[in-house]
Amino acid sequence: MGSGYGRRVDSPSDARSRILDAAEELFAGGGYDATPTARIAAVAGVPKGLVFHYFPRKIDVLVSLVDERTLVTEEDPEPAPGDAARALSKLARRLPLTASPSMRRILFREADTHRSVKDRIHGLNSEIIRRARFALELALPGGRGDAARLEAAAATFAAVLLYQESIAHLTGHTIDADVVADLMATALAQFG
Amino acid sequence: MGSGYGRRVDSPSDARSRILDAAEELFAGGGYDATPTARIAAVAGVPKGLVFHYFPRKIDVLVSLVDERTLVTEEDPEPAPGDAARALSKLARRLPLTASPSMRRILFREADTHRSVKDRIHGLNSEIIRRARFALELALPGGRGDAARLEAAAATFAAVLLYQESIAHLTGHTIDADVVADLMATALAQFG
Amino acid sequence: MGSGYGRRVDSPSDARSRILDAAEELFAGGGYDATPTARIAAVAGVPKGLVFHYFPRKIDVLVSLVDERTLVTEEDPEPAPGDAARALSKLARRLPLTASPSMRRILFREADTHRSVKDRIHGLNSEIIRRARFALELALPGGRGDAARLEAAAATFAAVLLYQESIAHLTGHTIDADVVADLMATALAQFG
Amino acid sequence: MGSGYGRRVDSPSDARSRILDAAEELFAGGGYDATPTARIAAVAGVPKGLVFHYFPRKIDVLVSLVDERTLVTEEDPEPAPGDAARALSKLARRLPLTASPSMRRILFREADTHRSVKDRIHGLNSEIIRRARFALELALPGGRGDAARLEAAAATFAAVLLYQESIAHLTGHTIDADVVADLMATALAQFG
DNA sequence: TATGAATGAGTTTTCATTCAT
DNA sequence: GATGAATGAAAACTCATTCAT
Repeated sequence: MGSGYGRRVDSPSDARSRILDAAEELFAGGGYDATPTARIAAVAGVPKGLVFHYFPRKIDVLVSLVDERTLVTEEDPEPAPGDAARALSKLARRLPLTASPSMRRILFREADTHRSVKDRIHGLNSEIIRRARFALELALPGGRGDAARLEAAAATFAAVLLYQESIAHLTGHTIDADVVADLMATALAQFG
Repeated sequence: MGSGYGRRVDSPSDARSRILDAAEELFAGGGYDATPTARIAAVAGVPKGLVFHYFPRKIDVLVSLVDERTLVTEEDPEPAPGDAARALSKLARRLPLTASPSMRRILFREADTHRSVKDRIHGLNSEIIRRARFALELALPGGRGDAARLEAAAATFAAVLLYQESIAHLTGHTIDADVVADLMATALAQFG
Repeated sequence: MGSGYGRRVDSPSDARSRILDAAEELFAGGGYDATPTARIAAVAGVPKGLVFHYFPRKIDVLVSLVDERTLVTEEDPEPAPGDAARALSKLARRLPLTASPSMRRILFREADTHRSVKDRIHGLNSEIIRRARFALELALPGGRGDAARLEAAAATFAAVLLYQESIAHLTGHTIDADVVADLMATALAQFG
Repeated sequence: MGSGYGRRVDSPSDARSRILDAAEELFAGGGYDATPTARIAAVAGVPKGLVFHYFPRKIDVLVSLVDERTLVTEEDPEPAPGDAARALSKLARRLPLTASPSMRRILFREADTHRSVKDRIHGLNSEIIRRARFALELALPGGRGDAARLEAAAATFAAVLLYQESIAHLTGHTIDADVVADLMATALAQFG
């Protein structure tokens, strides 16, 4: 559970983190609507009232989670390496989205629940597509190429990256992003 | 909305269908949890109690929807045409899943709400991957080929088909399945 | 199940009997309030509507049950035999109440539910006490005796007879009415 | 009404007690099934939701009532006095059951509603029979005696003690336990 | 800050009863 | 008579949110 990235030291307002940890786990598991705030408090091991002390409305828990525990890095990746497949693979590993698997499932699943979540998903996706397109362009000899193909390849790759966990969760099949990167690069290299 | 495919004639006891129509629309829109049964009744134009008459528990509405309004066709497609890209494209259009766009969103989004939904998603996905693999094998010269690549291509294509609407809904980007089919076939044809 | 006394021939309105049989079983088991009419119909193997065809209100099922399946015989028992203990024993076996064990539990348990049930219980009890008193008077030498003792003995014996099944059901202890009869007669014979 | 024995001081959070008081009164009057939780809240003078706050399910009110407001005292009575009749009489007054008349009616009437109630009735009855047997053994000259008679006498006496109020309520006849005690002791003294 | 009792609007569920066929 | 769909009032239960302490 938790954001998965490092244990927080037991500090005064450590309770707040524990509440977010609990919410992350529960929202990813059963969904936002199906998770009572009392349950969050119980899992977090804090009294019910404290949840509302930190998060006046329930939706604030979700919004805070999304705001604080997902990060779309804005800075461009360093100039791509040699080939497109490698660039895509690198992108896969350096996803410009800092978010635990649980957080990705939440982003994905609760998109309609609150505008703030939906906005963030749009942002993420746009950013990933933009970078995938950038990386893939390297694969196109001469830089020209079929715009539609490039777009589809980029969007597909972005979807694989974004929804990897959800796909695995929902279908039981894991998709190896590196292999997909390789396929996309190979395919695009044929045209152009 | 509605079952999407064909209007039912106004027959005695089409109330049940109207309830399912309304539920399909509302579940796809706001989600299962956020939809009160009273709302379903109102949209269906039937009294509240009638929903219970047909579906003793709220979850039964969802389960019935999934059971009755999605169908994973079992029969194999006719022997594939000439090339893999065309075979995949055909698969895209003849998705072995009979379900309206709303139903796909529901399948996808409410997967954790009830086991029955999850089971069906598993079934769907397995079937689509199986067929995608079958179609893509055609693209591999000599029939040999890289199993991992084949698998990744098939799974990616299946994901695109299954989550097309959700991806569009969540990100605003439409993915053209035909183009993806073409890309996959092209990429695989390079190996083998 | 059923009144226990003889199987009814399959006749035109045999359904009515089956409904009463089912109600008897269910009311004795879970109580009147906790038994839905739909359940009665299901156990009786008749459509729900038929219950209301025969018994316009639910309470009519209970009232009919009580009216038709309990009978306080009005005629006095033949002039008592030799001694009081035997007279009481005989009373025990010829209880002036014709009712299956289930019906006795119902009478007992639903007494507050409807006046008709309460009235019948009063009637039953009065009659049994009257006869017990009559039988016990035989035990009193000279016919005189302590009125309070006689009354307590008669009421206790009546309670044992009436609530035998309920006591057994609720406590797991069976009371042998014959032995109690003997005890009462013996005790009273000491006074007088 | 209330638990009947002693008024609780108006202390913080006596709302829970008031809810139990109200439930005790209403369950004894109309029965568990016929008493809506809203009615309990109204009689207790608390908002509807508070009933749930303390008792997540309606049945918990009944179970708590039984668990908290009936007590089968475990300690043995002091060595019985001179004669059996007096020992039984004493038992009658020092019933090893601490429960208001309402609680006894509830125990008795709702026995089938929940296992916890039935279990308690069993416990009570066993204890009372055990003590009645103990007291009655004093009446048997030489300590020998007829086991069946002893058992019947004890069980009958226990039933009179336990169901006193219900019998009075259902039949209108009050049974004087002291007189029954005297009868039982007298009868047993004849044998042995 | 911290706490859990208190509140009440909203939801699900139950079910007796009606009624067209 | 027989049937099961239809109805709606009432009940149980949920839970976000408030608030006194």
